[in-house]
Amino acid sequence: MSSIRSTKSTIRDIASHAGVGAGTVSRVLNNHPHVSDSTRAKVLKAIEELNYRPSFSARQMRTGKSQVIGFITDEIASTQFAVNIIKGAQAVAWDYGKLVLVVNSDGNRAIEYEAIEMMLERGVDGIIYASMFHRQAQLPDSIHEVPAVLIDCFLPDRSLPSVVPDEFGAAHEATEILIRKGHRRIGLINLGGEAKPAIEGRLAGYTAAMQAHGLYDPDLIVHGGDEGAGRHGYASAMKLMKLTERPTAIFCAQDRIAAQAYRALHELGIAIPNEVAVMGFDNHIDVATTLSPLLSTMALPHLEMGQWAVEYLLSGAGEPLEPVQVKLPCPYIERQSI
Amino acid sequence: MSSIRSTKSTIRDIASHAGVGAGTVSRVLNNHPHVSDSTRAKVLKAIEELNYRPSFSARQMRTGKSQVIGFITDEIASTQFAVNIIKGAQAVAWDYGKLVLVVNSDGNRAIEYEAIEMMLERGVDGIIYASMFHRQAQLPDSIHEVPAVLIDCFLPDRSLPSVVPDEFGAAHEATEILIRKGHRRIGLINLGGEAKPAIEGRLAGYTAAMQAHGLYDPDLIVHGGDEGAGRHGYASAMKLMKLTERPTAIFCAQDRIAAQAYRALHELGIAIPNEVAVMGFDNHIDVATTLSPLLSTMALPHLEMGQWAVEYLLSGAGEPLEPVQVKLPCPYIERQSI
DNA sequence: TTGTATGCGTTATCAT
DNA sequence: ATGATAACGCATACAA
Repeated sequence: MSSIRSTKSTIRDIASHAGVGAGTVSRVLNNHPHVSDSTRAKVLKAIEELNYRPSFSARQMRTGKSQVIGFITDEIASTQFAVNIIKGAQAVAWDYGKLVLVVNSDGNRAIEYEAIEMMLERGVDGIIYASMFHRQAQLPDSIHEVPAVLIDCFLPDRSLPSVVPDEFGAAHEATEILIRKGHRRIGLINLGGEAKPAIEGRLAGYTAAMQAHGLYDPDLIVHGGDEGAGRHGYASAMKLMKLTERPTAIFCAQDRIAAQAYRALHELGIAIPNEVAVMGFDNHIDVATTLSPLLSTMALPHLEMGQWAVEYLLSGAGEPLEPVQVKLPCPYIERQSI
Repeated sequence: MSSIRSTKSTIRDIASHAGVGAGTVSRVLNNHPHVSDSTRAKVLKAIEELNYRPSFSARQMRTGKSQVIGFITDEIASTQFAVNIIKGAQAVAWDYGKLVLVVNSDGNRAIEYEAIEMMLERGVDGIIYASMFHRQAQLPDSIHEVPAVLIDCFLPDRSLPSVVPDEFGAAHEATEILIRKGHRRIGLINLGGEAKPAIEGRLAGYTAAMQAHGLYDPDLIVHGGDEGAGRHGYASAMKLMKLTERPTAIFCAQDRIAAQAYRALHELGIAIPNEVAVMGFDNHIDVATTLSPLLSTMALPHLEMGQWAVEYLLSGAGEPLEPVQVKLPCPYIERQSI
């Protein structure tokens, strides 16, 4: 439709077009209080006519703020359901009028360090570092040159604010839910691998609940192997079912473990949830809603952690961020397996 | 360890520190040919000592290039396995020394338009728009102000280059594979919903292969419903199995459909793959590798599309991009269900 | 209320 | 080979 407006107009072009000074244009652009309605209208009209678009790089040079935040993650792909962290972070940033620079490191520390360097060069207003599973992180000193928040991980010296799932509370609640349903013999198939805080937190939460009700029995606990993807779930469930006093409920510390447990129970001809109830953990949507019966599980608050991180990052109005360590609750998702 | 270097040094600071002119520093920074080794060394040393870090916003003001590319996607979450598109795009951008600005629109067109506007304000070097399923897209005119590439979708007027999966070829090959295994009666459970190109392409590929071998029979085709998530797979498989001349293989146009078909076959006591082979589509990793037996399927080239898009975007050395329409092959992933 | 001038950190042009 | 200087587009301090 329109002609050749190659989007090249500057603040001065619209100034002369509107017959005002450059400063005035800047003022209306930034909604300054002291500018008459008539001139504001003229300027707005000129902006419209010349198809003006402000240059954020120029603006950044003056103000020092880029309106961009950096987001670094270690393994965006391995636990794909965790993209909700990014989604939550980006959505909140958007509400603040900011855009998000995303880099996936694939767990390569050199890339993470360089990513931080590149973001600093771009003058990001803040950086968020997200791990895809709860663990301790290691970051370069330069991270402290800008406001930063950690998701699903923490620094050895706790010098940065972080938000993680409340593993203990979630496991405790999951166990309580099962107990409330009348179960006395509740097995736990824990996860393996390097997610220490998750492994220990979930075990502790389960243990505390069981002990509080005088139900604790170490035979009911199966520790995870390192095969990954919950592949030990099958053998673990089999083992649990061979107990003389076999459990009437199994708490799987991961939905993928639950999927394998389902398979074992199925082969044994044991009905879920009538003979044995199964509780998952993660709310790994592709797994939980593909299983039959649908899996009841504790949801990891991915979206919420992403939101919290950006919210906290941006709330700090430039002040140095208090290095709080926040634990977010994991809601129980009731479906059909309990 | 070091003192109070608050990372504030500019090109001039290091110039005076090294006892040279500002221009010289810029030259070594950009690897210009005509600079003596001795001065280069001095400058490098000063850079090191003052912990200098270039300002990309200042650089962008001069050069006009931001070294950033924008990535807009409609539904990052609904088909979460498609994050590989982002992963592939970001990885290639990284290799080019560029960072990626990501915004998820949740399918909201207003957000998409505004995102493009914001990216233009930030002077991105290019924009990639990715749909999470193969369809026609609608974008504002302003998208043409910068190099742009489409993923998994296309514009009505084909004015932008795009990369999509070769739906026809993939379905054709999937069917051929089944035929080669000796199957004559091959059922197709197609998908429902609004992914027109995928629905039609897969149907056409299947049909072409069946006809080429004189195996075509419309009774073998079940069209998908709109329940989503492949939930019609169960009923469709049941229907197929009730045929007088029932199929010995089922081609499911989506892994989630296959998951439901598994359930149906299971209930019917039909063994996979011995009595009925099952071919999936998507290589939806959480589904395909959770099922038992593991699902053989056609993989959507998500990662490759992301890579291709950025590669093509950046290859154009500033020249306007030729609006080619590329179809990428979908590799067959052999597992246990065939 | 509004116009003018200055400087943010670079790169590029022009001397030398 | 290298140093001085202008200009990129904007926000702000200062003047009017």
